[in-house]
Amino acid sequence: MLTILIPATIIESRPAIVIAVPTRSTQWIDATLESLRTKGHRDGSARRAVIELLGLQDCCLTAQEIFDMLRDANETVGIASIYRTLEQLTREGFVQRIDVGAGVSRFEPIHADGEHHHHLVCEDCGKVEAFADDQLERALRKVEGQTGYSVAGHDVVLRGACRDCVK
Amino acid sequence: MLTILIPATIIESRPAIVIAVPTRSTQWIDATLESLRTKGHRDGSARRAVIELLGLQDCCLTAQEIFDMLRDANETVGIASIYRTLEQLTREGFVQRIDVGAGVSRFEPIHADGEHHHHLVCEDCGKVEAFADDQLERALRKVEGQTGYSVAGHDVVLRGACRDCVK
DNA sequence: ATACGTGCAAAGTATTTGCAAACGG
DNA sequence: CCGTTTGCAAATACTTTGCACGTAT
Repeated sequence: MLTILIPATIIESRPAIVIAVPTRSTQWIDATLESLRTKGHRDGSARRAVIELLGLQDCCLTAQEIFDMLRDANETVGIASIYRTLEQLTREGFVQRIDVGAGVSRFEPIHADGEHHHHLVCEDCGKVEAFADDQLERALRKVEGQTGYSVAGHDVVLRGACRDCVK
Repeated sequence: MLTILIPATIIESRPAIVIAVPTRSTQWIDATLESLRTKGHRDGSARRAVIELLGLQDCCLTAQEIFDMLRDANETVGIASIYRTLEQLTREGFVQRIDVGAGVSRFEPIHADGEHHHHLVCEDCGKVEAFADDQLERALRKVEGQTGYSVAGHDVVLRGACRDCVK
């Protein structure tokens, strides 16, 4: 069964309009902060702000979008700190880097419950949506076992025209 | 049935070492040159060189790799012309732009026979290989029909450690 | 002859890095 | 206090663009 997971995130050319619908609990935020503390990292304001914002998203954000959203929330953070935080969280396995093209990286939390989705990109308006499908996951897992690689993860991007842009 | 399509292309940090194994015919090259001519485009040396190189590849190349390979073949072409050619070929549907991460675009010919593959990326050594799998394609087509999007294409990237790097 | 294609250099983005100051533990 | 984290600015990497010149038709 296919599930369209979120209402959509517009990623069109700056200034980015981001419609984020926070339906997530703070589970990932708490677990991530706690885990970093345990590993001996200090609790700085920039990283905390990024983690707390990211944990409420249902789909991927760019560094610039995070910068803008934090600024709008009067929580200004240097863009370098955002990149450094995202790099660290990716390296330590809390965040996944997503590449849907256009030369910008996007980032989203990796949730402990194993919930896993892929992306649908409208080439016309730049909208990005998430979807999940069990049969696709099974086909991927099967292929992964046959490659000879030790596969750490996978990304699927469907490109096309969204419902609105088809018209 | 899973098919590993090519022996591998090393895309590690510059200077790029590229092992390209030309097993393709010149069918795509000829069709592309002919089609551009028909559309009224002139036959310049830079674009021809890029098309003739790209048509012999079995997997994706970056603009820089194309630049280096042409230079090595004593057929130096300005990097701007390479980017312009790739942009044009992508826009006109002869080439697909591929994004396996690391902030660089890769490009490969779209063959008329509909042959279609995806990519396997070693996060350790940067190697990129192509693979194809019918069951995966079927699962993708099925999902695509359920999204509400008019899906123009899809990309699948499997990330992990290759046979050599697992050791 | 004319306008398309090309190469160079400059400009534009996205991202990373050096460094001094701020700050958490 | 000491060392991590942060912010700024500079550096870097990739890609695009402006412009003068060459060249295919």
